[in-house]
Amino acid sequence: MNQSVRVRFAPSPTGFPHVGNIRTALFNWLFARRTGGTFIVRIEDTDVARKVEGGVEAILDGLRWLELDWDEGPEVGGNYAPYFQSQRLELYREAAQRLVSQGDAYYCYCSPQRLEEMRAEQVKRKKPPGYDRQCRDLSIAERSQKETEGITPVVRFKAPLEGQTSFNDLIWGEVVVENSTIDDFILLKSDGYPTYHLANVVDDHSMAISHVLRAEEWLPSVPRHKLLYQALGYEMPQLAHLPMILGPDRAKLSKRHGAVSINEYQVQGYLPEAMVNFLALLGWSLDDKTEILSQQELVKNFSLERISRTAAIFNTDKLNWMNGVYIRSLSPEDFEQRSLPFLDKELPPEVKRPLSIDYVRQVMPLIQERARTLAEVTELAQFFFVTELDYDANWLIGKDMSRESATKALEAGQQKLSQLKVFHEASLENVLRPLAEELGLKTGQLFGMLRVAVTGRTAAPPLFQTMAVLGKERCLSRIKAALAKLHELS
RNA sequence: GGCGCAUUCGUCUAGGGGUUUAGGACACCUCCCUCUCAAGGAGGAGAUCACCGGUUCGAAUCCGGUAUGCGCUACCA
Repeated sequence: MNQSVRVRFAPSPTGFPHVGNIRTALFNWLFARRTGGTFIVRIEDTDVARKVEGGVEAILDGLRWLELDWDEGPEVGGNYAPYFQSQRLELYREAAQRLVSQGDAYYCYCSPQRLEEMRAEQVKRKKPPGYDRQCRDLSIAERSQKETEGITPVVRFKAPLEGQTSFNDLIWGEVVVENSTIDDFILLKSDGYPTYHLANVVDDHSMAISHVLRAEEWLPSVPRHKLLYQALGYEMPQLAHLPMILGPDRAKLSKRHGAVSINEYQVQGYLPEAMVNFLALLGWSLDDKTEILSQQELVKNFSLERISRTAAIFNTDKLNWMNGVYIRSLSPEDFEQRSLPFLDKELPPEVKRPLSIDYVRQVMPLIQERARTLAEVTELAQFFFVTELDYDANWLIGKDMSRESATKALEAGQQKLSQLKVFHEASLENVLRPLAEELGLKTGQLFGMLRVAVTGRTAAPPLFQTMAVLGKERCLSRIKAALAKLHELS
């Protein structure tokens, strides 16, 4: 009764882990950490045909990135090793064998072609597709006939023809299905590998899994699993099916929805802590107002009872907002550390490497509260590093101003700045503010022009701070370049 | 086609018979702050709780049906 919690994340390396997979991992991890249980990673690599090279690494990298550490599984081992299903084939074979000898399963010699034709015919006649059980009651003679033809059979489960199967899900409650809707599904494929259903049941039992937390799409196959547990004489773990995560078009997440692989979010500059927070709130909530929760707070408050039953749409806007919140909450040093690799990688090649740490350290505080992702840092900070600014010269002409007046204003600014001994925020403000008045310009007009001249953009961090970081020399040469641009404009 | 599940602002959600003129967040709009942007502050708009019936003194909340959506229906997981 009071047995310890053992949960598992059981991904299949048939692709790269998307946010849905990772959300499942997160909930398993949270539940394990909350209850003081064990979090296990098991690789379900039974689909030889669809296996993707590097898939396992991508999954483990994703978990590591989000700091979802596992107690048993690849790399760390454990008492129930191995944790790759491809290394446990003997277990499944034995189970299948046992079911056959018990009369709960049978060999099926039907060819894939026959099955396909049968299915096409069923669909055509609007009949529910499903195996027609042709091999269910083969005689010994018929079987040995097939064997001598050299056909490698699959093993199918002998599903009950009548009655009902019901089960209880921690999230969905009681679900009942008619056994007549369950067909004789395959347990062991002809290549000797098990299907998901068999491998899953055998492993969850042999690894003493107490709770199965997995995606909602598995809900319809629970009756099959329950039947299998019964036939094998195993106790079924507790079940909790998690609501799905959908794309903006309400369809299951797919490649069309932009970044789907969790690794992709990492390269786009999302913070792992923001990702964890965001994912946790997809299908789970603490209360009616709390949005920002640290990993510790999530662990402390996580509960199965508060998981919802409705599918959630992955809302990138909200993720961006949340990521911005986390970026702003970073210490300046931390922000700098995390930004550095992005700057190094994304800044144009003409920018000298290694980047000057001192300079980066001055720039970053101006960027921190404006970036929503680390990838945006480069974009926002680019003008600090680049030598040549590229912009539309018309931007240099302030609101309600002419080319001539703009030129005059810039020249006046150039003049004042060149005389400045100390080039810092306060001293800049002290000369530039009065200058606007002298020229009869609004501060917005003058500062706007200088901003474009010095940054090449109309929106940038506060002017004086920006100029101070840029330094006198760079500012003056940029103003000179701006005047030249203005001159060419005619 | 069959089976299963779901349905509260555009989105994530709170709420589980009276405390709700349905609360919060993102996005959107307005204003404030202000040299622009961002952040921040103050407001606004946005949901007859899918629909129809029923139970009840009273329903977003309970029950039934309908609609819609999604999932499953593979020698994929």
